[in-house]
Amino acid sequence: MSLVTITQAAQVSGVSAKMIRYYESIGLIAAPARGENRYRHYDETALHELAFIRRARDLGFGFEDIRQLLGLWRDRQRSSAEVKAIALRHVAALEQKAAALTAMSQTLKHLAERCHGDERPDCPILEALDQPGPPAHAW
Amino acid sequence: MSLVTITQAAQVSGVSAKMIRYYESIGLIAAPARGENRYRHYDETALHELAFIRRARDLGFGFEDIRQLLGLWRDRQRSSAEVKAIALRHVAALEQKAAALTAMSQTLKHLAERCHGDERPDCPILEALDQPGPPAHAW
DNA sequence: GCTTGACCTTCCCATGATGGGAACCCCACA
DNA sequence: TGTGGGGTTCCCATCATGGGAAGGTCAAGC
Repeated sequence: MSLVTITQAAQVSGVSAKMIRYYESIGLIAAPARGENRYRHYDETALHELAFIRRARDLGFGFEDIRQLLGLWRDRQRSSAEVKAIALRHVAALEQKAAALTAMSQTLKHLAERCHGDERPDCPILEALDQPGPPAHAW
Repeated sequence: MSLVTITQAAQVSGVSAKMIRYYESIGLIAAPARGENRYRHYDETALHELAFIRRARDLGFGFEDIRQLLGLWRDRQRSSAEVKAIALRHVAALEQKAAALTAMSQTLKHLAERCHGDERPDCPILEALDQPGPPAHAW
């Protein structure tokens, strides 16, 4: 069981040292053992958890979800139903955000297409911002 | 020229009073005239600008973009090319963010489909978080 | 005139996730 | 023994927004 410093833990887990300390401060991970010099050192399990968190973050999970996923991950007796529920809830949230962004970009794209983009001041984009025009999906 | 208080300005513009003060503090809008009681009062032009900002925010523009758009909007001699450039840059940013979210939700959706979601502990979702699996687009 | 309630003011704090940097301590190596 | 590269804590910044406290002000009803 090799013990590593925070910078080494950061390198192997892909989580910055800054974030590792932060995760500890909000109780997402347990406080690791300290040396006599008060340096943190991390064991295999801790490194594993950090990598887990890293991948969950890459999938856009927030800390509350990650907290629950970590709990389920540690529990060998867990039911996969809970994991699936968290994942599907998150999928719905991601899809909603993506749809909102897409709607914005579509609206703006259509406006930009109708904008000459030359020396003339006329511009449907500014006109749309100017007047309380119809909702976005009307374009 | 009717002058209104901040709460009335909030109601007609759709921007909260809190945000109106904030926009003023960061110099996004000019400081309005004050009454003897130091109450802010807003004229037609100010209300118009607030509504403009509101709609720009609805399209996802950040404050720096809005600052520039407001400048172009006030300038009757502006060229539409600058407006279009800002808009298209923003469209690209929105599309990129939307694509990132969609990629996450796709990955997670596929994993969830392969998860029984019953009493059994086996779960591809946790397995994916557990091991440094292939990148998301491999699913 | 006085109370009451609704409004205004400024100031501080919080979010979520992350980075930057200061000030200070510690260790290994030449 | 100096130097460089760790480690530690603490504060501040982001982006846009909301909550709330403490205190001043106004208008309406009695």
